[in-house]
Amino acid sequence: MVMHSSEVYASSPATHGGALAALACARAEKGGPSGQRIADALRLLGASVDVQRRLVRAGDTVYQTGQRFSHLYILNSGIFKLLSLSADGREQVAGLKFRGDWMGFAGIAKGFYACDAVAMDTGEVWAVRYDTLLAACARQPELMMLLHEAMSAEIVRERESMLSVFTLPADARVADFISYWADSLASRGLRTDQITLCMTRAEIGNYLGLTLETVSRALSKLVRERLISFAQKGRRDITIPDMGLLRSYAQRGQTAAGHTLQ
Amino acid sequence: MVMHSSEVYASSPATHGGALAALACARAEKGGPSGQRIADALRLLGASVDVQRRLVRAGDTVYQTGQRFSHLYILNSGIFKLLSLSADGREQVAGLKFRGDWMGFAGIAKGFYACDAVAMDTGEVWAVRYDTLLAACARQPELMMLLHEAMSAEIVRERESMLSVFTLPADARVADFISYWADSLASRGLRTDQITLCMTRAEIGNYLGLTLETVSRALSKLVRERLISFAQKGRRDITIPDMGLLRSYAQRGQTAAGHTLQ
DNA sequence: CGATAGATTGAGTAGGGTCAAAGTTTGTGG
DNA sequence: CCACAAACTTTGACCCTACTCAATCTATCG
Repeated sequence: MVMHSSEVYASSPATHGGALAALACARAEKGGPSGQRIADALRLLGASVDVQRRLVRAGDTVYQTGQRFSHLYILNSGIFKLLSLSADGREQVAGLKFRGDWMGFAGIAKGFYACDAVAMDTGEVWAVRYDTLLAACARQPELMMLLHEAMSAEIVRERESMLSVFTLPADARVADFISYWADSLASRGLRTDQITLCMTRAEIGNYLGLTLETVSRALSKLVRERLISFAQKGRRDITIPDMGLLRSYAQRGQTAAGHTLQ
Repeated sequence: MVMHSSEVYASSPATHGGALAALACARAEKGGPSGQRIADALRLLGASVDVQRRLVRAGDTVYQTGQRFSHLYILNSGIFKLLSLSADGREQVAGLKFRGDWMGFAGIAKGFYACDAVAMDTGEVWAVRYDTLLAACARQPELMMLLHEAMSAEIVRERESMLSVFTLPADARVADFISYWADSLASRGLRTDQITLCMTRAEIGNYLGLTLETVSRALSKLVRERLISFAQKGRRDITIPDMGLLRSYAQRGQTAAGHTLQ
């Protein structure tokens, strides 16, 4: 993933005027000290609206494609994948969700959910009625900002994936994926010394626009180059000796691949 | 004053979505009779908040990457491209915007604009201060829904591009791009018998994750297969004899290409 | 009317898809 | 607890699509 932290700091915090923008800027700083921001957001949400808490286990579905849109879902713990099912029955992993992420945004415009939200892990999801949420947002601007920020972040994230897909060769894309996963955990204050990709090679490939064989080969190559290593038993648990190295490998591809403008 | 609107939503029937969802659903119907919905949205916006209208010509920029986020922009007429500039100086066409579309959403989460918004045509843009808009949204739930719907639509659109990129071969991707352009015009009540792609081959390629040569070849092939034809002079104006044919060609690729989940 | 940006087309190449054959886990039932 | 099956993974060989490089052609604007 392309790091934007330098750009964040470039807009030096001291010189700003305007309370709103300052707040937005503060929010934009990813994670803060081990996901404090997410904890605050969840607290605000829980205090402002009526949430239905639900425990899920791997494989559970929170909503399905085509169902009437009614709720937004916020992930309190666990990891989810969003599967968009095209008309002809093919599946596409359209997104990954971690603690603090919202799910169901696409339903707002369409009136029905645009994908299946499937748990890949045990966890807890909070459901919020959208109409209730709107009402609460009208009363509480902070909540509205929270919501907008979450939607905006999803737009940003999707654009970043796009960029990664267009500019990186397969190896780098997989490296980028692993970095993204690790960053996602890190920014939520979770451990990253040993991460478990709870997805099959086929799912990873589907998410990255690659075949499962290519993902497998890319992983083998990353191991060979000592950028990652597998845990002794099984090939799902990954250790990253040096995040910096992995991240720079992921960005190296930009020059190698074409797709330049002009 | 705020209480009034919140009561409306709080009292919506608890069956399965209620009045709100019904409204959302009505909104979800694309375009309606020649862009009536967009006209309504613009009217509502103009009536609810203070907008700065600005005329633009091809090449004009309304905001730039890294600038402090402050306004959202709504396109009243003309066509825009969003250019995301990566750290190493490479450009990426991250999106296309038509009448009624919003620009600048990515800035909400980041605190600064994530791309350049560049006019590709003469047109008119409306600028709205984000903080003012938030205040207006709190007063007027309809406006808030409008905003949410626009953000949601952007998420949906981005996912669709992703799907297209992953599942379609180059020819189909270009066909899909032209269909998208035509649909975008049609849903806004604009003419589609002769459309002008105001982008170079390089830009189109960049937007689709292809090289300019591949785009050129794809266009030539589409002409050969009589799915499109160029205007006599120049190769920028395209005529589509049969939208249905073009669209089915665009989707044909799904079976040809791999990337299936297992 | 030249100059320059953009478009087309061809030839060659390579990255990643496809097909295929083992190998490894995981899970289930006896 | 073991054994077998099913699912997942790895690796190899081959091939095709789309990228690269390069030459030529076409528009547009001074």
